[in-house]
Amino acid sequence: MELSNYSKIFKALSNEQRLKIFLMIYKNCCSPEGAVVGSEFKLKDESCCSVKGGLEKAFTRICDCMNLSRSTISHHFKELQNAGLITCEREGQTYRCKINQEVVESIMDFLK
Amino acid sequence: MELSNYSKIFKALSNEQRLKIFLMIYKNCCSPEGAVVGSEFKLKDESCCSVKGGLEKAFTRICDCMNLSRSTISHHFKELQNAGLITCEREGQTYRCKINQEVVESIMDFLK
DNA sequence: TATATTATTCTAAAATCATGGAACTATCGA
DNA sequence: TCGATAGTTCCATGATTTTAGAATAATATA
Repeated sequence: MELSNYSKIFKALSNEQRLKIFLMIYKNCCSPEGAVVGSEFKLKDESCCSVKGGLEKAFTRICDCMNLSRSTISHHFKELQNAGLITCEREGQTYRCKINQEVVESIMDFLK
Repeated sequence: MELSNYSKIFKALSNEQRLKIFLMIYKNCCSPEGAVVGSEFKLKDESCCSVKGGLEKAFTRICDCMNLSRSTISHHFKELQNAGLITCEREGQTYRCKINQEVVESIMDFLK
């Protein structure tokens, strides 16, 4: 993988709001305050969490959790997709997001 | 560690030029083209590589390798320091840069 | 000590980014 | 079918970032 791909991935994670969104998908939950994050992700509001595999009505939930407009959330999702970190597909009103685990792992390898 | 710290670290690595500088220190070498990077970092110009522990006349070398002004290189170094990724100290004309391995590892833990 | 070299800081300009509103498309459900 | 809901795209704007030149400070060496 080219160096520019790595910087693109880091850029996708460099914005705090976007990182929060990424974690919602990665850890399958979200925290309104985006407080302390570890392998055990502490929830503030379980209602905006989804089950493994997809975020149902993702945007509305995320808009509720974070103070961002739909349009902004959409931009952030696109950025994460462009970096290859996630893959999204819409199935009616269900928005399925998946982590591209290989990409996450390539970052870890890169830093090893 | 706070979420904002992680995004700060990712931001430091999000710029391709800065990532290249980081790798010069991390892998203790540099590549003018910043080509393919892996655990085995291939050199284009060994002359601008340093020995383990410090980069002697770092800026001049890096300016030669990359097409950036001194002032820009300086800014990038500062950014990497601010993110906590590296520690630099000047010792006369020798500029010692060290990686903060714990910080690099905290990123890997974060992504685990 | 004077001069050359090295790195930092100030300032400014161009480029990129984050964000939201409005208009738009797609889908659900009454 | 019609209204409500979900997400996207276009467009504009304020904020941040990247970059370099000039001035400055620190250091080495002749």
